[in-house]
Amino acid sequence: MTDQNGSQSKRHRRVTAQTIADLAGVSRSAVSRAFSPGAYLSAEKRHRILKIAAEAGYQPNALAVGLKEGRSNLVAVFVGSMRNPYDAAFMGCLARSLNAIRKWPILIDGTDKSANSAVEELMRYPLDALILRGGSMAPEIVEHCARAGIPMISSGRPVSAPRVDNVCCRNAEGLREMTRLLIARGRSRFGFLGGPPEFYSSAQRRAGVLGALDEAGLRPIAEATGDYTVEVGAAAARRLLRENDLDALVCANDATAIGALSAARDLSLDVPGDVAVVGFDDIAMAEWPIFNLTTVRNPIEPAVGAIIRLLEKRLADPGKPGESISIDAVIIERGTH
Amino acid sequence: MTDQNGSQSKRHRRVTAQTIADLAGVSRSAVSRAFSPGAYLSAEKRHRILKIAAEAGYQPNALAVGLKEGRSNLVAVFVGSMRNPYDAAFMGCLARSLNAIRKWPILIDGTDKSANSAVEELMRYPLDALILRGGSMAPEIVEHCARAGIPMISSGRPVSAPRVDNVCCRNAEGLREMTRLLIARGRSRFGFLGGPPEFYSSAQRRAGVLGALDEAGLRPIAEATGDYTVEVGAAAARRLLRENDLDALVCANDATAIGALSAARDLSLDVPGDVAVVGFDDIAMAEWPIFNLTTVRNPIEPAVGAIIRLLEKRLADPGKPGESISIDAVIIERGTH
DNA sequence: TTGTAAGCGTTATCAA
DNA sequence: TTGATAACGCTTACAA
Repeated sequence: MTDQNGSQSKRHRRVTAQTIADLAGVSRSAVSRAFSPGAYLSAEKRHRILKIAAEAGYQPNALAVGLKEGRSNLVAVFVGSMRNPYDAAFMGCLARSLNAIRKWPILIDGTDKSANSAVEELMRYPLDALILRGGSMAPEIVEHCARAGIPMISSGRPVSAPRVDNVCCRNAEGLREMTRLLIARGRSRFGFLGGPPEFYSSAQRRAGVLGALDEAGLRPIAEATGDYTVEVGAAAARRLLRENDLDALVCANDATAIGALSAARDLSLDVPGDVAVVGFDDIAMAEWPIFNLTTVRNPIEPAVGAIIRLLEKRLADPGKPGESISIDAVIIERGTH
Repeated sequence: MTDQNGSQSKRHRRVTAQTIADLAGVSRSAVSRAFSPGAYLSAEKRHRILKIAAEAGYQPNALAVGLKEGRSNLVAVFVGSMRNPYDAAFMGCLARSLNAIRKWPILIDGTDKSANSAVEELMRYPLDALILRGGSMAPEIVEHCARAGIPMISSGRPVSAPRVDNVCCRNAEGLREMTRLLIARGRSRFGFLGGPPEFYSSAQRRAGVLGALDEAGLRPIAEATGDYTVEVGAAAARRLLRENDLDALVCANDATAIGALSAARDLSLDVPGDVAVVGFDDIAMAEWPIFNLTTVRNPIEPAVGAIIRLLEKRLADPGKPGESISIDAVIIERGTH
């Protein structure tokens, strides 16, 4: 007790392997070996060293280890916007999975433009990887990563560059199947409410809808674009529903669809009686009774699982060619169709 | 062009200060000085070095710098749960602010129990700080941080330990004022729907409600606890509203209040006609027309601003005593009271 | 099985 | 103004 106070009052001297070595009367390398599972070291000595280390609160300095090994165990994650519920949920799952394999996710929120320069700056660390989750990342950064030898894994929008891995949901298939379902249920006057046209996911999803309509000899009556938020989705849906006699409104994501639901309510349109409304993603809110939204699930766990697997493979063999993994979307039938 | 291909095909040699020094025909120290604003170096030489460095894509290795300076520029952020919309929004804002000052937020999602061991492991890095945002962090970790000399900043739940900084919303005052407002508007039969009782924020908010009621010579008719989620909030509210004749239901957070709103709807109770429902936090959803929730804002930007300021002060003077900053809550009157 | 020593990429100190 | 050199804390040949 007094001992503790004594050492605390003393100028804070950093505890290193040498400190432990002195305490245990062994060499610095013995301490290092005690912490590397495979290394030669008598069981008795290892035990003693580990005990002393634990008492002193010693752990090998990750910066020094990283410098030595040329690997930081740091993973940059560029996420479109944490204001987007899907991205936020995705990030949560990804963080938990990375934490579990002792890789450390550094979060770059792509909301404002400065995010790109932040990534650039972050590349001073020998990152284990850069993971892209939506958002718009400047193309030159991809090149910088390649030059710096930083592996890149993109999710949600395929990046075609050598040795870049991709994980992507089958967007078109998902919404094509959903549209077929709506057609089979007798819907024929379709509207499509997309996200920003430059977003890969929005374009893909639109293609799915148009494809299914085309198969049935149909065309959308009306289309509009939003920005994947509830507010803008509501405004766009209001216009779409007022100016057109739709019996189905397909939205490019759930937030937009939830906006559309309020628009329908405002216009005293019955959902699904007068018009069906469907979304994409299956965010947590979609399941709330008040929305009970029929949607296409963009499954987070499989996507994150694929990212983790790709990361581990890439770390094991940095030179291997890029891989692409597709994740199946899942139709979730609830009450709005 | 061919040059680029040539160097690319070659075994990837890491670009270091030495590489640039050789290219520029100067010493390694000159390169280092070129990157340190204050250092002595002829303008001409600095310019040349910087140009060559840019062409070669060189940036000083952050691991080496960190090892040298004993500072990593890494900040661990322990966040209760990314499934919680408030925590997710908070994290987004915090990440953007840290990115801006070139500190790198490592996200630890406290959802599962392993989060504590992850933090322990992460302390191998000489972290600039550990920021706590909600969730339950094992008490011994606080002590380990102190031992390792890692500054700690807690937000949302005060940690009283030497040299720990705190940022906290005036929870009690916020809900006390809100309750007074409801009383002034003629409400008298109050229910309180809390979060997990062991959560500091829930206890504080409850105290505020009880305080205001007491001032008016009132007591709550019924109380229940939830877990800060919509689902559990809805279930608890349903019971509360069915079994008691309440004219005001004060909820400890917005998610719970939104659950309460659906419960009221299910029971054909008019809000605010039959019963007022209010929340706490002012998450983005609270403003949606479909909810239009009267609530108490737990302002994110001021809290994050305070955290950043405290971090910078702490880094400048690691030994200074801990500071506590309180953030004023703000009554947001919408349509449910 | 153990210890010594070299090197990972920087920056700061000290001479020149 | 510049360049050599010594840390920073670790791991790993290499030698004993």
